[in-house]
Amino acid sequence: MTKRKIEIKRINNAEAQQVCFSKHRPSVFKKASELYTLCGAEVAMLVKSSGGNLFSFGAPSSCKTNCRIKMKKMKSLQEAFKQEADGNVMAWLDAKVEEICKEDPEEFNRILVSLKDMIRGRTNQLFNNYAMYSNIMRLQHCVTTLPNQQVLNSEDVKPVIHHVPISSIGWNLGMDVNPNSSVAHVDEIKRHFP
Amino acid sequence: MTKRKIEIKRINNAEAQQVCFSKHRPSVFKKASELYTLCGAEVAMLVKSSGGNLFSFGAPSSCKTNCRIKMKKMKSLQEAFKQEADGNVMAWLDAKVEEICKEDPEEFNRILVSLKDMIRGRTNQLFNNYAMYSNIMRLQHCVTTLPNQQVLNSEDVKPVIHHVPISSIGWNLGMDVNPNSSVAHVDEIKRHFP
DNA sequence: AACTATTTATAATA
DNA sequence: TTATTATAAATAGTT
Repeated sequence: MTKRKIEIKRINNAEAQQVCFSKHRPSVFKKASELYTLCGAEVAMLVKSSGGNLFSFGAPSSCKTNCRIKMKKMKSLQEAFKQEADGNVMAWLDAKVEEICKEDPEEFNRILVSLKDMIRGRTNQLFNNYAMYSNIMRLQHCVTTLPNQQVLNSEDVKPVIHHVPISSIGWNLGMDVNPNSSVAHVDEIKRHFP
Repeated sequence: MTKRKIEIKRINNAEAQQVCFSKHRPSVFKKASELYTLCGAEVAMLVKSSGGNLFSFGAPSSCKTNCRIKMKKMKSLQEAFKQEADGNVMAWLDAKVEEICKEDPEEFNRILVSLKDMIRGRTNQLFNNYAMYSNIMRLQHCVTTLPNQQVLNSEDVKPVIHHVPISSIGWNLGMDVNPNSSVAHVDEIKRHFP
């Protein structure tokens, strides 16, 4: 680009590649930032260097605001899950086992029918809850690693350039990320549904 | 930047904002592309203009490859879901209702215990399946709107610059996107779990 | 959409 | 890595 024009093709030397990356990456982020600051465009950008370092840029910071709101939802969901997950369904069953064993076996059919409805309802509920929950888990890492600055509502908040573990987000963009981190939220789910 | 240096602050005139965006956006994507072509960095970028137009850039095209692979998985999952979702659990219950009504009520306790285990197992299974399924649904729109070009394995494949409906991906990045499209996969799930 | 005077980005070099 | 500098690329103001 300067001092001499270069052909845009892969640099073969790994070290030269890193040097080039270190020079170019900040200016790409700067330009992405200008796109937001000047024109009010929403921008989200993820970059993984060939050396494996992860960078992200997002503007406006409502990205972060959303994360925090969703974190609150997550907390209450987690509480609800702990109480409910194994809990309600199984407690209901246990109660019924004891209760019905003393009762008329005619009750059996009605029990199974209501159980059937319950399973159906529970399935729907689990799916709806999980849809929200998994998205929230996916955002959790973002929030915890961002600098703990005040978040403003105004569109005048500065764009945030930061490192984040992009694994989970990157997965959704089809990026080749560390599979260990991309399934973290699944493990979390499993902890609540052993 | 040129002809005169400008202060980097929000352009107030909406039309001028759009003009500025149209001038800047292609060069940001170009630079993002160079980051991949020169340095082999993985790049994923989403931009929504203040006018609401959506743009995305992703390199390498393994992004697309991943999408296609996941689409195949989705197809087979959908099939499995259709057969299984309402099906197996409810069929099992129906069978048991008939079967047990003729049997000894002593059987009742054993049935409920096995039902309990089944629900627990089924819950885990649903969550695991859904974790994959929801991610796949989230990528579906990407694939269907990408140009239908051959996808190569080599890292020499060209970066792809395209429009995609970023709503679902953007949601994960905390972008303020159309809520109607971001929950599309939930509706899809509901269709299989009415 | 095009044109150009300047600014910005950066390849080669130290 | 960091700094310098000669050039290429990007672009603000204008047509």
